[in-house]
Amino acid sequence: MNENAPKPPLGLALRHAHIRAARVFTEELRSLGLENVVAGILIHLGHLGPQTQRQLIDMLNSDKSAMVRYVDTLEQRGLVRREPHPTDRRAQWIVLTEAGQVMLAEVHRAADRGEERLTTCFTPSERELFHELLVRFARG
Amino acid sequence: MNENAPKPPLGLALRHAHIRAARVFTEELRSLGLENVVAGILIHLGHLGPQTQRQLIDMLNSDKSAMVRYVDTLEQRGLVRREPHPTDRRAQWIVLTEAGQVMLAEVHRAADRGEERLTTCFTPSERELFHELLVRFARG
DNA sequence: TATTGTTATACTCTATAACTATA
DNA sequence: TATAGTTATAGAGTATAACAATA
Repeated sequence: MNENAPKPPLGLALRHAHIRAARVFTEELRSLGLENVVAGILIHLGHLGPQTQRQLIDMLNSDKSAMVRYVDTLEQRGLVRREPHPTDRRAQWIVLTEAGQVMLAEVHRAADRGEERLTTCFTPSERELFHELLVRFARG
Repeated sequence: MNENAPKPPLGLALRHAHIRAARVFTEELRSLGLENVVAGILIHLGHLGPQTQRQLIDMLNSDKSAMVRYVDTLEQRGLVRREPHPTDRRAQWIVLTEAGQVMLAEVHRAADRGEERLTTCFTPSERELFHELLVRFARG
């Protein structure tokens, strides 16, 4: 029909971009035995310090029942601890263990390798710009 | 731990961006009764003309069994026809019907409304730039 | 021998609701 | 009355393998 091939719409491009990136990060994280989202939790805990599960849910666009399972797997592997929350006795205070901090450093290296592989199509300044625009878009 | 809040890593930002956009497009497409991926198939058929299911699978990062169901629903709603492929008798030639072309126009309007809502955080030139970088990133 | 499409199956993810203990 | 977390369950989405027809 159309002889000129137009740019894919924003939504489809985002879908492709996310799928491609998720595959690359899955590969990079495989040797650590971590799922992408679980690795994301470690990164958030590293950035923000101890969080409640509710805070992690908001941060990762997840939901309550999924978060319970994610934290379970992290706790079983000794990477986080559930501690009583200092002011809210309903809440769990999710804290990185020493092993978790060691693992977090590995996760950051894996994420860096992944970003490197994913952004060979960009110049360094384009890469920086893309990242900045993407963060703004994600926040809305 | 860290007092300065660093930019979320690329992968997490992509996850957020995709989830946010998918929600907006789902809302915009609701009145048409179409899922996001199914609407994406219509868009591709409009851009590229009749395609085999295999081509649609590659285009949408889907898989064979899912594509059968997607095309089933499109065919049941009278938006596409399965025709014999002109040169490959194994393949199905997926063709937009007249009703499908009418619906496609609606889909494009819905997508435009969605993009409008999603990119209020950008200036027009930033929006254009983001779209272009995103397409390049998605292609790798 | 490989590929297109179909079907069936299993597995994962997500969404939802009920429940407790706290606020 | 509302919220944090847990648990159970159902639904959607995805992945896999077997199959028939054709390349």
